[in-house]
Amino acid sequence: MRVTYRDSSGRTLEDYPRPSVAVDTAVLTLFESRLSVLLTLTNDAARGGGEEWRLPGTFVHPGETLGDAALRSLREKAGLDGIEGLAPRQLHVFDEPDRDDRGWVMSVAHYDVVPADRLTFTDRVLLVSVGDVPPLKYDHAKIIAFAVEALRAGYRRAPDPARLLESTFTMRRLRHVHEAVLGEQLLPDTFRRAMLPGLEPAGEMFSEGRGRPAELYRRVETPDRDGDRRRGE
Amino acid sequence: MRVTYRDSSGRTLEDYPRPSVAVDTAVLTLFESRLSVLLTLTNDAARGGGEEWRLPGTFVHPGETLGDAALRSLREKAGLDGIEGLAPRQLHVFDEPDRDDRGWVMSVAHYDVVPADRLTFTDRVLLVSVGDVPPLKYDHAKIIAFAVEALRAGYRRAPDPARLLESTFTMRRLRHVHEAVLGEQLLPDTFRRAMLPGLEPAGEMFSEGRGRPAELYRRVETPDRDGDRRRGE
DNA sequence: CGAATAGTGTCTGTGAGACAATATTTA
DNA sequence: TAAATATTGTCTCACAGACACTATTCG
Repeated sequence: MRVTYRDSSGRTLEDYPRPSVAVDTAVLTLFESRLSVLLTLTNDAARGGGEEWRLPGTFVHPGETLGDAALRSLREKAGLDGIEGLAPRQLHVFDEPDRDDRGWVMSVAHYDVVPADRLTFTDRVLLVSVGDVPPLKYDHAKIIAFAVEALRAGYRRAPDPARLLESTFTMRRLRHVHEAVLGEQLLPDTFRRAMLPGLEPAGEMFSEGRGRPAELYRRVETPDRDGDRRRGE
Repeated sequence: MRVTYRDSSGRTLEDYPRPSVAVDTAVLTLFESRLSVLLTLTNDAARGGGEEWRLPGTFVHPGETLGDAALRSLREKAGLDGIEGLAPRQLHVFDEPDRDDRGWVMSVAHYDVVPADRLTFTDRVLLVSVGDVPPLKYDHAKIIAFAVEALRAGYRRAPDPARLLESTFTMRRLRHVHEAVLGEQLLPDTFRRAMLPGLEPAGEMFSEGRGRPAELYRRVETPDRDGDRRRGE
């Protein structure tokens, strides 16, 4: 039998003031060769204010982890239904007591990465290049900056850590993905030599239009250094 | 006049279940040339259970930031009164719904670094080498591992980012601090050349016992890369 | 063949690691 | 002078950047 906890004053945890805890998630993807982020329309805007955009978010429910809540918000607010491999990662807790005029609300910022072809678009969802983000509610512009920096750190060290590509790919495709994520051009030969230690040949060739066919590669599985450090549990 | 927020169902934020939010802080220091962490005795132990240690922590109060709460817990639980320069940094939110048997409690892990000579010891406080931590409550062993890794990352890149040393110091003292933090020996000449770009000569010499006197150095202020990335606001 | 793409050879500069030499002080 | 510590010289190795060359395919 479970007994309700009481502290030395005989009070339970619920007798003390508690904040509301929200999660907000920057979903990054490649769209038209640009690193882009998914935004949703605020409810406020639906109620008559001007158009206002934000990251998908929600309040955490009892029995749910922050990651669960982030996934739920992506399903409910951003139409990311049935997408496998989503695993939102924590970035930072925004905790200024007066950051939300509805009351005491903390937000745990997350980010995740998903190939654009798995997204479905509605009129309440917008994909914009991270270099061209409109004014957003709350600290959401800051969250995007954190997410982009975390993602880029991974792509500077290893081939496609967020798995934007299929299981096999040519060096050219891999380079194009890295160029889009990093927002800069890369030298083919230098890039090749930097990435080879994290790749293994798939044993097949791939030809696309003119030119010599390219070898197909596969990521060498490195449970570590996968984008960025895993934070256990 | 401030109006209480009500959502589309006419409910306020307080009408929904909310978690208790705690902070727990790993205070790291150098003690007897070892990277050490400060532990406190649990209240449970005071009530008769066996001795049990934990990181200092507390619940967040209204109107307070997480950093404020962490500082308060260090004052109240660990006797770190009137220590300047404390600025706990967020590490991770531990959010498993059943991690605390008192109820729904999230913990935002923090860490901070402080020179050992500013600590005062009581019989409810213990300083142990991070390689020799006893079993702890909750996820606190994991928090220490995160904190140590974050600190070491800083010390691999820059001279004494946590400012364990006074404003000026010799290369030898700096190296000893880095060796203690990293837990490994460093070659004097290689270390010197790695750190010089982040230092400037203070213009004075320092002599200690035999041997040629050493130049005193000062950290070059680099608001960036200061231990680890600052997370705005 | 010429254009286009894939992949390799190789030169150069930079920097870490390591060892040795020089410099300056005290016992 | 010998020992101890500080500082610099320099050799080697590895690797990133850059450019040029070879290889393979299509039109």
